[in-house]
Amino acid sequence: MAQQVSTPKGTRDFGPAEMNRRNYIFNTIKDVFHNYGFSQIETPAMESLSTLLGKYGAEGDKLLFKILNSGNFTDKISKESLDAQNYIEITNNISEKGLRYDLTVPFARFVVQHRNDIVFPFKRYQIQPVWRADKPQKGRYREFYQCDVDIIGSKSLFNEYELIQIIDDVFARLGISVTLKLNNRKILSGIAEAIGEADKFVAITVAIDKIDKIGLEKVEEELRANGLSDNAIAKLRPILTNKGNTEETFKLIESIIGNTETGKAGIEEMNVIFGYIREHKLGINVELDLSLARGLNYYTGAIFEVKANDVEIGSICGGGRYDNLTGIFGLKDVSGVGVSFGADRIYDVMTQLELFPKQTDEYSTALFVNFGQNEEKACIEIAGKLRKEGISCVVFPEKSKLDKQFKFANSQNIPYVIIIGESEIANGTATIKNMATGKQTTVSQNEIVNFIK
RNA sequence: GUGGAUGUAGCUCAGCUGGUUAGAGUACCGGAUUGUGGUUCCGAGGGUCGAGGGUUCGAAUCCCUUCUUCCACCCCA
Repeated sequence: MAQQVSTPKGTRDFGPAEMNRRNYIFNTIKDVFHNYGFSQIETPAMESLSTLLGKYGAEGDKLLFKILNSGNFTDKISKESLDAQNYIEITNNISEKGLRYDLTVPFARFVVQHRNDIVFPFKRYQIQPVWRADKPQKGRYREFYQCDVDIIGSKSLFNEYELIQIIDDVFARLGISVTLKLNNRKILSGIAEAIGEADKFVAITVAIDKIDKIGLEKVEEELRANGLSDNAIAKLRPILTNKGNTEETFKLIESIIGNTETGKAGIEEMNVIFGYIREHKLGINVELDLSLARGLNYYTGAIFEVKANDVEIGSICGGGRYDNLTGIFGLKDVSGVGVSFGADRIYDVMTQLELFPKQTDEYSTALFVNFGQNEEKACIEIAGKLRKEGISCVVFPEKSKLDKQFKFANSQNIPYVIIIGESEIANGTATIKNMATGKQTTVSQNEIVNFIK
């Protein structure tokens, strides 16, 4: 430890033990995505700033990691802007690329760029890291993996339902108990319209979003500060204090925004989605939650958020429908909907709840003890056979004390140790030790595969 | 980005209002045990006390700066 080295703030190394577990999550999610016929794409870590900026709101723009242009860029900065410390102008002149902030915007860019090669509806998934210049905390990293699934080029609400099925499947397989919260941007703007404050839409959604955290009083205070009339706030109050179940919430919202055009459309959409849910049984709990207001600017219809029931960590999956995202890049009328699984938070939840299956921590299934050259030859042969059968196994690379070899198996969580020494070679047998039970069995060398399988 | 805490062995932590050579548990390595791990016993190694500067006869301890991690706000996976 002579020299101090570390990864940059908010970024992490992943050792073998962590990678085993992370891959378990990625593989499970991938498996489900494949099950629903999604195909994989990847996009570059960096995008042009012009494709990134302005898509995530003012806050999002601030959190973009910008990449410095190569070469000498100083001649592009005017003395005036330098003297004025005009960092916005200076930034524009010295940086034209940024690290991706999410996978949805690059996907929209991808769709527009490759529109002629894509058959719609296009079902893609994408598992890659994204970067945000956020202040790190627990469950909040500057580099983290998102697992996105999107269907683009279809307006059907069937797609929303399919995403719900996928969410249901993924968390069932991972063993995480979750609640899926649904809402709809159209309902939210219907509310803003119905209380006569359509132009304060953003302020209203942000305030509604905080109700659980800061309570009614402070939310109203904030709304007032944002210029909402007392009358409007009074109209909003039943929504803010709503504790009803999905059915009751539907009735409430119908009574308030049923006669606004967008509001009505939003209610209808949610009715269709919940219709699917009622018709086909799901494992997870789904609720209509009016206080759910995803921040990302581009959502236009349904919005999703998944929270773990047993761990306090923010959302572990979220998404929604976006009607105009490709439009920004010049391809109109291509609506998409998708959700993103936050692999790193899912990892944190599973670690805290100890949900990883035991096999996840096993680096291999069997270890062959090495007694020396002769025995090693036999082990190499048999190990080859096991591997052909898909059984992962290791031959200890050198003759050493059994003590050490067993300790090695132990530290790698290898469940079987196969001992082939002088007497076993003479008899054509192998002694297999089950490391969990400590029980030893001698079998003929042909039976090893069956014994372990 | 604003405000607040934190950092001592690989890991978890003790170390009093500044005072000799900075400790424990655990992990690691060696031995008891050259065909048996996870339990037991013995032994050894490992720290410029996050980094840099300052105050002092003397700093892990006090002050400043910086970095990390964590917490709240903001926002979010």
